[in-house]
Amino acid sequence: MDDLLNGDQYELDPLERQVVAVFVDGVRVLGLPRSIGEIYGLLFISQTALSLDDLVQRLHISKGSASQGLRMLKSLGAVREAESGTERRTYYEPAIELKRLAGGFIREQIRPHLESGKTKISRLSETAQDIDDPERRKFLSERMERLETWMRSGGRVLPVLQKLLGQ
Amino acid sequence: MDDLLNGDQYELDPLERQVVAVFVDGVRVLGLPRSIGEIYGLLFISQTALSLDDLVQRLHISKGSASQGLRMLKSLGAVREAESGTERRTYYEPAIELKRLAGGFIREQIRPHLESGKTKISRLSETAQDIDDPERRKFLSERMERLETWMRSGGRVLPVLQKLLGQ
DNA sequence: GCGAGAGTTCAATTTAGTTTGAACAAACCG
DNA sequence: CGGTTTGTTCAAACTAAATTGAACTCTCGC
Repeated sequence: MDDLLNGDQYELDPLERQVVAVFVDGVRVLGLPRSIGEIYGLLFISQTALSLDDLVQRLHISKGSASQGLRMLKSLGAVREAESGTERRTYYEPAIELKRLAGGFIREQIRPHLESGKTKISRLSETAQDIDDPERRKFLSERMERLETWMRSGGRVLPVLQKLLGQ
Repeated sequence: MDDLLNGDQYELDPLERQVVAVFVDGVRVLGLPRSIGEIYGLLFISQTALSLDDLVQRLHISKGSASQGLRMLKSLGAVREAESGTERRTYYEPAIELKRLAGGFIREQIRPHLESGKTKISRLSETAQDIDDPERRKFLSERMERLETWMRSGGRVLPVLQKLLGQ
């Protein structure tokens, strides 16, 4: 596992470990992979911006994971590249405004599902019109209408959510 | 796979299959297992209440899955037992009010995480007070305060969400 | 142009979480 | 009671998804 004689600067200290654990837990609720939580968590408690290599070494994850994790976090707007002056290597820092985080999550993870759901449902709705048995047809129409109402509610709620989180 | 000569009443027709697929997809977004989506989806488009055995036969899932799935759906308030008159076997029907569904999900899946998160964070917050380096301590205090603010926002948003979905 | 460093990609592996199914319990009934 | 039907439990098997790491590309400095 860990080096027997280390004392190097790379191990996480207990506090860092716990904070990372909180974020790992947090992102699991959102259905995101563990590594995302680890990376964001470490950036969140780091006073300085960190490079991909820092993440690899301190979290003991592979370069592949770190690269993919950072890509997703960037797409969520949860991390940004820091001004690295003359350095070639890029350093990352976390976005810590809840508004931004929630906005990114909604945009990237929720909206797309909501949209594709709407589409599938309206297709189904049409298909349901072609059912022969009138009673069955009526029932299905009602249910499809219900589904469409759900989707509309979802669409209406998201902006409110964003507004509430962005104070 | 399927029986070659079947024509029995148990296979899902194409419309049913598609509706089930929509729900399978829907619950995955929520981080719930596929079988939950299958079961709820089938109940949602069924005109009559269904028994555990109906679900097993029509969805080709095991009794174990059906039993566990129904348990979770009941705990979420997403299905209820139908009045089954003199029958021994119990039949299930879906709750279709979005308010109820969202409420159950929030109560069972979100609140517990939020609560445990709050607890862990306030413990961390205390630990952070004991850091020796004053600059580090200040930084950590700020970040912990930030986390606590997030949690408070979360707590404030949920009731609003429920209210918005319940009309 | 060449070598070294930084980062990406993706097939193979590992892991976490779901599903299965056989054994069990509980309720009913002759 | 003994048998049948209904539903639950849980260890083992399976599967989907995350992670790894080796091969690759790109860019920079010399």
